[in-house]
Amino acid sequence: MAEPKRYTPAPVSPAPAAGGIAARAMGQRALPYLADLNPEQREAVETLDGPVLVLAGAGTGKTRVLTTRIAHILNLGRARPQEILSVTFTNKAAREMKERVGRMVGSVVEGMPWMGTFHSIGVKILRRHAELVGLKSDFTILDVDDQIRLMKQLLEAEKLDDKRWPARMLAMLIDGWKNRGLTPDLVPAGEAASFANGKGKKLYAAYQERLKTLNAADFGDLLLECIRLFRQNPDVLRQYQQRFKFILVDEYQDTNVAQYLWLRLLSQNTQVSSPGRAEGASPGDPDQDGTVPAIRDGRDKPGHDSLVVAEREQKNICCVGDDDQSIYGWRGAEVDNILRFDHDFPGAKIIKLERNYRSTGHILAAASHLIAHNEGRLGKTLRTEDVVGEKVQVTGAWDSEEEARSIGEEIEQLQRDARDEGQDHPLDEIAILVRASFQMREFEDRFIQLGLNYRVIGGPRFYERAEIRDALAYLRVIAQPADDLAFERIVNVPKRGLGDAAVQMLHDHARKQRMPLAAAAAMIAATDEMKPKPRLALRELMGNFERWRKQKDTLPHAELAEIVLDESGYTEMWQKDRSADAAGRLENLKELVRSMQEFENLQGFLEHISLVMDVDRGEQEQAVNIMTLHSAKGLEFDTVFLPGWEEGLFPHQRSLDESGRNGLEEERRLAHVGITRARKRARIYFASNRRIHGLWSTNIPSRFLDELPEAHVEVKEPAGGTGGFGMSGYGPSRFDEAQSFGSTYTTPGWQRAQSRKGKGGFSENGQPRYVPDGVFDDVDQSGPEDMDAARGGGRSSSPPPGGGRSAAAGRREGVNARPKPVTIDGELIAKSTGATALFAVGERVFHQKFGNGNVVAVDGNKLTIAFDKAGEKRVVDSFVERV
DNA sequence: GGGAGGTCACTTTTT
DNA sequence: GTGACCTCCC
Repeated sequence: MAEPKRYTPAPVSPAPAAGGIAARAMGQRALPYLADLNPEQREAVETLDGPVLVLAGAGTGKTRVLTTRIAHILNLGRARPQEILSVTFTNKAAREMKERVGRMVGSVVEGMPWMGTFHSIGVKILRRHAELVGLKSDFTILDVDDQIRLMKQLLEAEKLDDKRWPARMLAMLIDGWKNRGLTPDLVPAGEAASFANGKGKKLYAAYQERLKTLNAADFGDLLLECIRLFRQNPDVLRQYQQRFKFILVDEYQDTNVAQYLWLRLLSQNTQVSSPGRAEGASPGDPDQDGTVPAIRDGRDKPGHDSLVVAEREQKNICCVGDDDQSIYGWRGAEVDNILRFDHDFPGAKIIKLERNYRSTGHILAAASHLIAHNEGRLGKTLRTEDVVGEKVQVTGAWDSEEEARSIGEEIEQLQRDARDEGQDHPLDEIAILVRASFQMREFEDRFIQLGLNYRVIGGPRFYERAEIRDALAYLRVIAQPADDLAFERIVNVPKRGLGDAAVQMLHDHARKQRMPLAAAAAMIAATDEMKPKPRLALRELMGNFERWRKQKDTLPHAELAEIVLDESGYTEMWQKDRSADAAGRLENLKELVRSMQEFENLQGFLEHISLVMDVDRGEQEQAVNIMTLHSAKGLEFDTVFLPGWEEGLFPHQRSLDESGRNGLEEERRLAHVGITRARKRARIYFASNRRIHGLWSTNIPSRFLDELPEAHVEVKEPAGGTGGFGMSGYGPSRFDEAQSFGSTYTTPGWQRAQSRKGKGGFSENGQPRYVPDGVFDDVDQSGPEDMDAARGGGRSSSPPPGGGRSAAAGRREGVNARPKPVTIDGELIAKSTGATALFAVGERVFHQKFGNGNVVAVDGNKLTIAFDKAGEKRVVDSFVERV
């Protein structure tokens, strides 16, 4: 890496360091971009020195502040483009930032290599110093799928029952540790014990070791290994600290501990001291020596205060975020990071942006009142100068179908109204934000019926589709012959007769010879170890790979991809497939090849996709947006529909069960995010009955509805029209009856919803049999027991009392006990070309399958042996032993 | 080795 | 209701 060179301060053309100050002195008056900012925004842009936290509520111009700040820094000459580190979470945000900065400063933005996601910047740093953390600079980045497969292998090696200790669980555990900045040696003993009787830590260490052999890193490593690199190499860290004159962080409330540590390392000025004391001589520092007692996470909680040495010069770090929009706690985000920013970065200036430029008065008021119910927050009060606008509507529907139906009608109504006024309510400006993705289907069904255009945002991502992953695996094997995971994925896809047994043989051999699977496969293919059928198949495959690898250098990579898909039989496999989605998959493959053309080479393409798991497919047509609340963060729409506000679904039961009050508060923040997406109209729905996992369940309205301020809310009847089956479709008597045994439901929400409606459409325990066409089958409702009986053939039911699942787990054990114990022979250092011959011509040997024989020829690791019974065969030396 | 049938679980999601 | 995954049997 030619990195050091690039550190030499090259003379900057227009504004060298001194000129920057001059420019600042005179620049104050005529900076047009500052004029458009409100005073708080302006302060956030102009406070360049020292740590700054910008608490930016929803719609207060957060991105604007960030981008203007960058432009300002550049304009004043306070730093050169390559001296600004600007991190975001998503690629989308990074792209957007680049675009907006570009609009302000022009092509200068192209000279900002350190603008990107945490992960992309992490990789960039890691590739430059890969050797220092035990990787090669061309390491592969594994995704979740690869991770899990790798862990499966490790669990198998440990002979752990994968039913009891699923790889998925281990992956989550390790991921969690990595999020918290914990390397294997730092994992607290207590936690490590929780998995597989204390093997958790060992497995984590083994996993890391495997990654190194595979020359691979997972997403967590991109940051964690960076941290390790910095801690163990203060000189490297110092290079970066000196380089980054300004650090900007977007969505700070979403950072996890690892990201926090990473930022803190970079944002300090370290004196070069003894190695291993990267962060200076602070006693409580959890360094690689791991001497800190009671570490709960990689963050140095114990000695935290002593760590932040006041004298130490603090970098110019500016974090922008909103504690009220922290909704990713479940994947490791630490709201704490933002809540104690001034603690972590002493002397920090905190600037609140509270002027909202997005929503009308009622909407903002509703959102603000709701979020005020949270205790763990820094507290902001959003205000707007916009009109009061429409009140937030709350509508109760009988069931989720009615909910979808009335939302569909309201959308049509909105469009009619707009048309009457000679305007247009673009479908793009309408969003339906759901808590859980299963809710989406009902809307899709309904909109298809109505012929209403919609798009689902955030469905299965392009690169996660099986066919794409398969295709990529082929390309990975070509580009990276050591990529075992990719090889394993496609060795028998399409089916070519290389099943478990064959793969097992390859594995054994690879392990014995300490070589990548593909190399082992090539070797075995050249021998007679396998039965003729798989042998031929393997030979063909390996021959193909050899050829493709040669073509890699001569053909454009997109063309190569086409050839590979064709010649491997992969395309054919889907062409023959009769399932409904086969055509779509072929279409996706075409799209993949097309998208490859945008990249310079195969390497570049593979790098891109491992980091950027999305593909921009320009959609022109207007459509209603359906997405989860989570994926709506950062977006805004004129009209927002928020269905499914019921206890159990929103707030989600699981969130409450698992994280208690914190869980509830995060759900509430999610609700707040939902409402604040709306510019002009926010419409909330709840359905009394909803089918979840195939069973009907009856729900009470969400407690969040009670937390909305009455003055800003209007309670509505569901839009009628179709079939006249609204809230009034059944008489009060039935409601009373239901109520009589729904006595446990006395929550405020329930009561209020009831009184407001006068004739609420929900029976709590009543379990009416509901037949889809809107007719009630008024069955006996004498009690739950009878209900269960009545349920028999009916479609409506509640979960069986006892939980009903008879778990017959544990009946299986001992997964594939392999026949021969694998002895890893220390001397067997067969490198890929393996020149060390272990046998000599004439030696008498024994082979499991072919019996005894004499070596007649030696060719590296391959032996030709004249077997007494089986005749002359070519075999690999590790399969035979001397007699 | 591969297809057919049974069992289980099932919030949110980026990189 | 449904998809993913596992097991069994040919």
